[in-house]
Amino acid sequence: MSLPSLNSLRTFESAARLKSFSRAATELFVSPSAVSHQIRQLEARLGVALFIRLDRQVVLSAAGQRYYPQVKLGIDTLLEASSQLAEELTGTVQEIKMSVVPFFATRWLLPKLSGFRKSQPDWQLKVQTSTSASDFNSQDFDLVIRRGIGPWKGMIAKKLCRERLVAVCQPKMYLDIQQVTDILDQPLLFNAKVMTEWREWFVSQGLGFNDPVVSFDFQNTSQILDACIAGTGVALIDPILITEELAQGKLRKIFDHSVPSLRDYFIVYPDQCQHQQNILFFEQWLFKQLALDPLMSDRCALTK
Amino acid sequence: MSLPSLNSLRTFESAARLKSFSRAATELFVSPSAVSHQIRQLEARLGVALFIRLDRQVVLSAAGQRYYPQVKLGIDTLLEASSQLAEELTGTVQEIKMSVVPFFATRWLLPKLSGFRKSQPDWQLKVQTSTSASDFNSQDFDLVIRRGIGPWKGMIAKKLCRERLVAVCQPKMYLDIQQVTDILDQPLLFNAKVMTEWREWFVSQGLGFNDPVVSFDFQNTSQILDACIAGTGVALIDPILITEELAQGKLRKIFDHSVPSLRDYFIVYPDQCQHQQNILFFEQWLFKQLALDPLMSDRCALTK
DNA sequence: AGTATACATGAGCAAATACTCAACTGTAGA
DNA sequence: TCTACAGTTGAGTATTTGCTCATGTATACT
Repeated sequence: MSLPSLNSLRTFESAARLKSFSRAATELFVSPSAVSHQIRQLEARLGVALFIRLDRQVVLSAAGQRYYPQVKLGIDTLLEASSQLAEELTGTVQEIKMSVVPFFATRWLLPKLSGFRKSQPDWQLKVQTSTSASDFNSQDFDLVIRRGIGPWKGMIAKKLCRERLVAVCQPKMYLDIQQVTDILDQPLLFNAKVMTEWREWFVSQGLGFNDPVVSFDFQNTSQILDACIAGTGVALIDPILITEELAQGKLRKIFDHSVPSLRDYFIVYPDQCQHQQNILFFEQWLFKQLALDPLMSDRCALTK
Repeated sequence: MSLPSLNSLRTFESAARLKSFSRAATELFVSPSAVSHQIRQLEARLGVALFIRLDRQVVLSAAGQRYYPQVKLGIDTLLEASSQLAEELTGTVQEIKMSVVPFFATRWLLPKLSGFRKSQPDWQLKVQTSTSASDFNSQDFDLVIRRGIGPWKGMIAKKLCRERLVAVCQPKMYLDIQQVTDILDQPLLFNAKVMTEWREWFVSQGLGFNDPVVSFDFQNTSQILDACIAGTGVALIDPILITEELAQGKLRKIFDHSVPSLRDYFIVYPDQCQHQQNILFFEQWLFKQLALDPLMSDRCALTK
């Protein structure tokens, strides 16, 4: 069964509620003639008289009386649906669901989120640590924070900060390393997902890179960190994320000079969500925190 | 807030339910391109992405997930509303509310209605006896049965039967009347709403009519009948409605010859309801009962 | 009789809608 | 490499929608 136009249904609802075509016309900002036409058209489509016309008045027919409550409910439901979406746009929705690369989440973002919660107590935050690529397209998340090169198809990716990597190791191992190339004599700790990372690091300093004598692969940065503290080998890590370990002397930077990585941290969300206010609001807060963090401020690029 | 078109909402609902634009296209008998356009248009109007596009698949976005249940409810509600009206047209509604002129109701219709109830046990019948003109335009009634001349503006009026009137009186009074003009020597019983009735009766027989020496006005036929039986005067009544009193000898027809009245019995309902099946069904039954009644069958005109 | 009120109707026009078609993009699988 | 699948995009076209305007009808009131 083909549905009538929403406009004619709205006109019917207004006339029925107000019991008057002319008052409906006023409410809808059209002429009485337009209302009359709309109602007639609707009646013609339905094949039923919805109103009984008196001389200077209309009353709902028996059929119109049965129709009205359902039409009103249907229209109100659709109006409410659209209105709620509009509220998301205008910032009324106070919920954000994100998937964040684990180390960044635990070492940088989550500590900052307590501040967000303090300033926005009504917001619901849902953070899931993950590196899964399927999160980009999952309806369970409004946004994704990832470390990578970008871009991601159909996605808006805004760089949060540059990644800079330093070689770190346990203090004991540090004594055996006098220059950069000595590092290759030690076991190297790799991230299994970014096997090219060490080579990139050497090449970016104009140094050749041969496969190490010994190497270990780990699934994530946290495991690399543990192994490094245990003296298993040398790791490449962004010093910003291990400030405590460095401060406690558990690890030492082999050289103070950090090298820009080919990977950065991005906030990523679908193109189509670029006007979604809850996302934009959170993003804004995020960039602000980066600017306020003294360790981050020289690494931020406010470009897309 | 301006609402999107119902068509685009239906397209969204179908695609969301089927999780596929092409399957939605098949369901809606349009091309996938049309679905794509509709969804895009809807997203543009709402300013929100409703779907996340994968390579060969779409999934609902977070916003789309929130929107879908409400849109589905709204659309289903409107569909149900229209479908119920269609059922009235096709005869599924089994309810009829009528306002009937009292004497006809009690003397002819109500006794017949028991037969209707037997043959249509699921039907709900609501009968109100009334002569009120406002019932014609009241939403409380699907139809009205009246005695009158017709037509009624904006109404379909179908004649149920011709009214024929005879002069009747109590058997004692009957002995004093030898010819028609002797009636004028007796008190005449009038219906206050139809004061011209007696004159019409005499004129239709080519006789003059002078104001009677004594006359009494009553509000309805039932009161006229009671007064007549009590010997108060001579009444003009349709013999079909007093078959029992005649049979029991409580009243006598002064002459066997009945004169056609200027008034008939009509079934009346609004023009706009002429296709309403519950009305048409009941009307059909009504005409059938008239045809089956031997006292009525020579009075029926099956014309509009 | 004149004015106000309220709904009806037909004609006309601009805008919006609802597609199709052709071509494109990007996998996935044989 | 080719084919199938699935969604995208722009252009074009026919149809529908959504009015306004002018006029009509029928009270109700002054």
